[in-house]
Amino acid sequence: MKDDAASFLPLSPATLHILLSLAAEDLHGYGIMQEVARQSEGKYKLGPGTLYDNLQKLIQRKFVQELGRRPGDDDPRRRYYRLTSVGRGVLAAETNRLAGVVREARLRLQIPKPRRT
Amino acid sequence: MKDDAASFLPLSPATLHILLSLAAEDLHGYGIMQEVARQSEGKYKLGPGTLYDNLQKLIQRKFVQELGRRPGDDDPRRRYYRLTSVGRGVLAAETNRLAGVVREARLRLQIPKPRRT
DNA sequence: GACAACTAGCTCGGACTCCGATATAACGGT
DNA sequence: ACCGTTATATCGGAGTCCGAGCTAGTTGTC
Repeated sequence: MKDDAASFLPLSPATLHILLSLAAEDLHGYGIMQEVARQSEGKYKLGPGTLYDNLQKLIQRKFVQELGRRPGDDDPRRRYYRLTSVGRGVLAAETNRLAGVVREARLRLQIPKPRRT
Repeated sequence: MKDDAASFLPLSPATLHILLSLAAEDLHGYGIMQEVARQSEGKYKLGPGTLYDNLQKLIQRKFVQELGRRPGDDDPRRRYYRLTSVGRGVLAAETNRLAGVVREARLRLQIPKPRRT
């Protein structure tokens, strides 16, 4: 019954990018926004509404855990978030699913079947 | 003032799958539902609400054109849809974007950076 | 010290999207 | 004639997106 990672797919673009930004390192909310913007070369920006809606949902589903204040950090406002192993599994499953979609799309865009007019 | 394909990205999973199903061949609404289910091995099913909401939006944006009744078809109820060249461009742009996301995700899931505890 | 710009967290409400239940009806097989 | 499937379409509740706006700490400059 551990295979329910697939039941949460597909992920919305916002959810996917948040999980992806946390895959490399723990980040605080503002850092997630910056990282998502950086990853997409500034083309896709998360607003705070989208971010906190999603974070709440992700914490509830145990894909992400809140770490709170991190010792050795000089800014006391920062609250850090970390991807759980469940979240990692969901991200991996979604990555595989998307790889299939990309493969399929490339096939179809390159070699379109003849069509009737 | 060119309508830039990139400004519509990212696509929602539903929109992406509809465009993808139409990339290979013209389909009618019900056929799109079946094709999306087939592509995802039954894991992702479109309801009629999602389908027609999206179709309406896609036609409005000129990503898809309605063909109506197709001559030589025996079922008069069927109304066919076709991907336009604009839609093809959007799908190609989204495919490239997703390929980058997949690449990034694979890197980060395999080689996670060390983290502070 | 005063000030501005930036960093950081968070809420709110309107707009938008998802999605199944439901309606209607033509089709194919028995 | 009947039933299951194919097919289009609408509706409304639930859920999601997303920027405006708020508060406040940090950093740099004059």
